[in-house]
Amino acid sequence: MKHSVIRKKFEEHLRSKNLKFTSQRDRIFELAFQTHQHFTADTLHAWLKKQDGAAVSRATVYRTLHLLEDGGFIESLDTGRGELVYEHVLGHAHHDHLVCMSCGKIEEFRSEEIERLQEQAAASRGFVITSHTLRLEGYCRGCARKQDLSAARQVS
Amino acid sequence: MKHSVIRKKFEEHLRSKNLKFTSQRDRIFELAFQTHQHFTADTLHAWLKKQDGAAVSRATVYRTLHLLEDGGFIESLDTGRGELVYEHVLGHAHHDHLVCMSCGKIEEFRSEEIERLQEQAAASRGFVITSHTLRLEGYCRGCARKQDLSAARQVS
DNA sequence: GTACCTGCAAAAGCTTTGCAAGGTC
DNA sequence: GACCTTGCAAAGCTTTTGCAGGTAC
Repeated sequence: MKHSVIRKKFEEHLRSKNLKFTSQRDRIFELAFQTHQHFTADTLHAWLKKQDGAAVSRATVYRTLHLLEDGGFIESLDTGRGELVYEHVLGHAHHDHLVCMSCGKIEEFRSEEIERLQEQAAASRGFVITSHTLRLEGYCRGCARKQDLSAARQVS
Repeated sequence: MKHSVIRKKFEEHLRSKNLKFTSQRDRIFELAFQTHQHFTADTLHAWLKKQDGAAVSRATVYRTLHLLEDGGFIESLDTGRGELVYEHVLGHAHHDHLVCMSCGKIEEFRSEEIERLQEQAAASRGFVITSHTLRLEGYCRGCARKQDLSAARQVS
């Protein structure tokens, strides 16, 4: 999905809920969709502060992130390292995460087969899935090499 | 694994780290392993308070939960409903979770096939997995029926 | 007797909220 | 002009920490 289309959706979303299109919301939306990284509320707040001087208050950052999450524009992810990070999702296929416990890097992956098995496991219990989180924790290629985790690889 | 064996392991663990076996740690350990439910730090603190009067301070509850988690006796799980819950794991096979977003019920399941595919996905990226979290969110059989989510089932 | 522990209360993080001033439509 | 938003500061929550007295071994 093109950025302009997503942006239009955001404006529509606001209008449909009688919410105003403010400069703060605009800037937060743009940052969230420009970055290719996962970010925390605090990181985003810092980015805004660095942008040509005018900071946006923390309260507004939190409020807008909730707004974007409720609207399905972004999703939050608990990394397991004590951080809650966000990522934009509109225009991106669903994916799962590999979190490096050493350097914090987050890689994304997707397996149709896993998705299918999840659905199957849930269905057999009468469970209706609305969403899911699959997070693999460990060490990325670089960090694993540095720490010589070849032994760990065999065990895991 | 029998309770007495697990308990012995706990005592050994304490000894091996030069930690003392105190009545507070004993009570927290026993509660954590007696319950079949998932519990929060606060819930556990409340249970302790109800037990014949003598409360254990919150600080000690938190400290002991960390101790048990570090020792691999319990694991924490973010439910996605804004709660951090614990469950005892020693003597239990690894499993994943189905969390009902309506009633909060947590069901457990395990799929060898999913485990294998996860390992495969990670390995192909040079990633060494140390642990993982798979959480399916949605509605349990009972809640789905109440809310007539048959439509949602077709969509998901 | 020597660590280690506990409880208390204060502190620390992170997030939310009430309110008055300001902006959007 | 009506209503929604923002920023600020205060409040809320959960979790952590410093310290002095208490306890296991």
